[in-house]
Amino acid sequence: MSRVEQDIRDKFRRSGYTLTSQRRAVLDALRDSDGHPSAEEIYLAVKKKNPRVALGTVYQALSVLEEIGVIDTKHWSDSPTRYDLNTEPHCDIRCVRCGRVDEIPDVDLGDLHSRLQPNTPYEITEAALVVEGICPACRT
Amino acid sequence: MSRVEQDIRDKFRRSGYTLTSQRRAVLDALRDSDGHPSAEEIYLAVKKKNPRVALGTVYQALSVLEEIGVIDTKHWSDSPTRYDLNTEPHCDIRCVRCGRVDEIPDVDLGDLHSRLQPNTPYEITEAALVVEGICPACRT
DNA sequence: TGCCAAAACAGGAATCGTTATTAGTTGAAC
DNA sequence: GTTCAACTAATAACGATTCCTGTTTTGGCA
Ligand SMILES: [Mn+2]
Ligand SMILES: [Mn+2]
Ligand SMILES: [Zn+2]
Ligand SMILES: [Zn+2]
Repeated sequence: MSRVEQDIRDKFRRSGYTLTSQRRAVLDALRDSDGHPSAEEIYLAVKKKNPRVALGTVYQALSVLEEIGVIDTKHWSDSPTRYDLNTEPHCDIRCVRCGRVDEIPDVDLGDLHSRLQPNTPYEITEAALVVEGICPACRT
Repeated sequence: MSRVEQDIRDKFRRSGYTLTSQRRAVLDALRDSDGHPSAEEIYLAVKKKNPRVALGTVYQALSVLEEIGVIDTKHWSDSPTRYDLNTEPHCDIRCVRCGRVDEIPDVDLGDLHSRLQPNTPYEITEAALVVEGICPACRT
């Protein structure tokens, strides 16, 4: 059993949630995708193996996986939520033409959170970069 | 007539759109709000003066105002789109408890766009900061 | 192994923010 | 004043997500 796999099992055990076949299938679909699928895309992939799964189950599985820290969610306007197995802090860019999402490597903006905190009386809980552009394939 | 007012008229004239009473009312509602209302909030404010306006008209007005550069839109997950009369590049933070939005002053991250561009083959079109936290009033 | 309660699921209805449709109104240009 | 494109009101439709209900599966335990 791989290290990540053991890590996932640990997170499930600690959380009290059970690693059901549906939740495993969602994880597998994420792993087999090219990185940042939507719930609908995951649903379609999962249905190929098990046609009885419901879309609502995929959403519920994703929310559990996020809660226990196995996956991250990313949001762009004009796009359904994307899910990411890479839970390290990193920056993703979305193509406004085809919807493809890729990571932008080597982005170091320091710790956004701590750089913004001195300038606001709010207690910052989240600070993220949302980046859009046109991917190489869509540049004509 | 104030400088901003003249500026708005210029933008309408140049665009070919007409500055109708409904669009003016949407602008007034934005100006009278405390900064970052949703379409629904703007709609409610506009309806007080003119009960016949439709929500769709508010959305259409806002989309025209954004297109000609009079207002900006900001997006957070778990919140309807917020509209902002301040079209200067700046950072806004949203309270996850009450939904209030305020600006974070003196944020200088350099030009995000040009700092990210060297690290991706995408042609970047948008780069924004999305920040959430708990406002002073909601800190118990 | 068989039973039970709790958790998870499938299917479908409901919700929310937003956009599209359509018929009617307005108002600037002639 | 007439005309015609732009605009509006009302309402239907939409996509993403959540909620609900009855059924199935699961893990704990006799
Ligand atoms: Mn990523
Ligand atoms: Mn602002
Ligand atoms: Zn593309
Ligand atoms: Zn608050």
